Amino acid sequence: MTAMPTSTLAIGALAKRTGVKIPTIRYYESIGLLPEAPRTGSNRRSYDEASVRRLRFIRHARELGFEVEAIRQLLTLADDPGRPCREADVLARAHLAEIESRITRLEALRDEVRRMVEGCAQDQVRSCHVIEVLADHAHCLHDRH
Amino acid sequence: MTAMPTSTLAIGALAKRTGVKIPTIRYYESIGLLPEAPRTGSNRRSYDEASVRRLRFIRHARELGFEVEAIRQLLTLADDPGRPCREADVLARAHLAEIESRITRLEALRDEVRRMVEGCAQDQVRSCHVIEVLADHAHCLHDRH
DNA sequence: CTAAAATCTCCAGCGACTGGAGGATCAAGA
DNA sequence: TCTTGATCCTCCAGTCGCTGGAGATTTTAG
Repeated sequence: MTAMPTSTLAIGALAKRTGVKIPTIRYYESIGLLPEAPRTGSNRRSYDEASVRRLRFIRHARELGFEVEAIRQLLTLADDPGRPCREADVLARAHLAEIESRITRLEALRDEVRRMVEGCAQDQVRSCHVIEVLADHAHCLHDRH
Repeated sequence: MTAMPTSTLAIGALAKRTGVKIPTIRYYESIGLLPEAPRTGSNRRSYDEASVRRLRFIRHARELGFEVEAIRQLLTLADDPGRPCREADVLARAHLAEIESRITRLEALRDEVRRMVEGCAQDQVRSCHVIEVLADHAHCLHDRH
């Protein structure tokens, strides 16, 4: 005698549809990133398509490296579509800069490790530049650190 | 009557020179990433230039997202420059693969975030692509997520 | 009807720090 | 010389973003 409004999802189904683990979904609810899910008569959480979208939003943002606090802000914005989006833009741009910086630094490191691996064919690690790259500030392309 | 060998650094000085916070330095020592620092008569840790290099190494590797375990391996490599090629080669190649994978993933993320930012009309959230991209899976260029 | 699967809550732990409490020690100025 | 403030010590608890186990219940498939 379960009331089935349209089609509700159990937490496991939501997990499968979004790729977010069950404990993580509960965790998101506990920190208020997801609203408290309505419960069935036997106290199980039930979700709908809106939940899927919201959770995908969160997952996607996490994959993009956004911190939970940033996501919270983004969600607030998303929940209020009449608001100016400058805030979201600033958030995203800051993140973009960080990603680009990481790529550049990783590319420098990759080149050095590559050189090491190639040099390693006959030589020994003593010709390794990796340690220098990591240890020596001067090797950095950026001045943020 | 403190014995001053050449020039030793107190933990605070090391922190300033490397940009690593004092508690973090102690933490690194506690997990064995840094060797136990020699102590002065009054039980204070003292460091030298080698410590500076090692700690900078760790810091840079961490900034690039390497886990402590990976750094531990890289340090082992660095500590043993005469090490036979084969061993070092395997280690280095594994790290190279990891770096390359990381670059690829970051580039994908960069493209997405870039498209979000560029699509943002600076107007209202209803026309803001940041929200859309994050909310809607279909906006992704890549299928990994 | 029963056994397996899914769910619930609570709680503990992870990695990698971060910071506070409470106490010792050092460096410099009056 | 004294004293004040900065720095250091250890220990321990908290942070973030999960992750998984224990033990109890409930649903579902055969």
